[in-house]
Amino acid sequence: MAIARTVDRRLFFLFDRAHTQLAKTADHYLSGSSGVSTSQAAVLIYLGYHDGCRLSDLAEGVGRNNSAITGLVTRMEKLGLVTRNKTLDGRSRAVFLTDEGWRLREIAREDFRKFNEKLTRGLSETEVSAVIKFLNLSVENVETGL
Amino acid sequence: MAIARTVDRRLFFLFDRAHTQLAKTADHYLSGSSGVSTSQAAVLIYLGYHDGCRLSDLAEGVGRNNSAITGLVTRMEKLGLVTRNKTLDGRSRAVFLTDEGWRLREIAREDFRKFNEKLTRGLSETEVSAVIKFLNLSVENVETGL
DNA sequence: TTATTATGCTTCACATCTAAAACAATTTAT
DNA sequence: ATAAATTGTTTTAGATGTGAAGCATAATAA
Repeated sequence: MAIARTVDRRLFFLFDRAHTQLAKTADHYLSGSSGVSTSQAAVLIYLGYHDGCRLSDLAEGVGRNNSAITGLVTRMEKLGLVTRNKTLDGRSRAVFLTDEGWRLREIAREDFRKFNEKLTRGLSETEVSAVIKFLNLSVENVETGL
Repeated sequence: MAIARTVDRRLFFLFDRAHTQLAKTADHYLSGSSGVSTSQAAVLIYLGYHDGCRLSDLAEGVGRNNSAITGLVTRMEKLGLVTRNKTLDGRSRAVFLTDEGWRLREIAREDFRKFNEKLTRGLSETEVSAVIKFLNLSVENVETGL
């Protein structure tokens, strides 16, 4: 009981610190091969499944603000990884992967395959399931307001 | 097997998206009371246990770069939450909480107590343990190089 | 003692994120 | 049909993070 409370009080910080370290390492991991950042890799991978989707859908898919996506896509456009095109609805824009985008996506995917494998080392399948449950559940807890 | 692989491939993204959402919500949660950010709250809480520590120790404690701490502490100094003082070793500086820093720390701690409680809703103690194990283990996996 | 190396912090350049306001285009309401 | 509301994106202002380079101080070596 007392232990649980101590742990509860630190859970978010534990989570936050782990995220900082993992994100940093993932970036280094990617920079040696595809050269894109983890944020950009997330866009590449999402677009692979939803090529030509609207910017808002992309934002939703990678879990970022629209304004974050505006900047991210602009930088990726400059790098020649994606293009931004018109849609039937004059308000929205569709994003497509370029050939180079598709190419780097494959590399990034392979990187993440290895990275995620290492991430779960020393954990049983049951424990990994608990982690995944937590990640999904906590987002829901948050989305339904506090 | 196939399921585990699919899950593995997405684990980091799941983790990253959850972090974005939780950090955003935690910030809103704090802004209504203490008014500090989660990064600043982490500093307040750490300093409560290590008041007068060096900037590097603070960086280590909250899991950030020295240069990130320089900026963070500078902003917090302007807000009157901490002070930066000289030490015996002319290279380093010690950070102390001000009275206002101590005051906001108490508020932030209470916020996080509630926040962390909600975070684990719907999870058994065993599952929470698995999450904590994962958070600690993944950082270790990362620290020992990939 | 003086030169070299190591340590601690800051600065710089830049990526990434947020919230809020501005804009533009489409829908809905009157 | 025109006004009002909604929707999708971008802009703006600013916090936060990284890595690399710079600077000052301390410790070590010659």
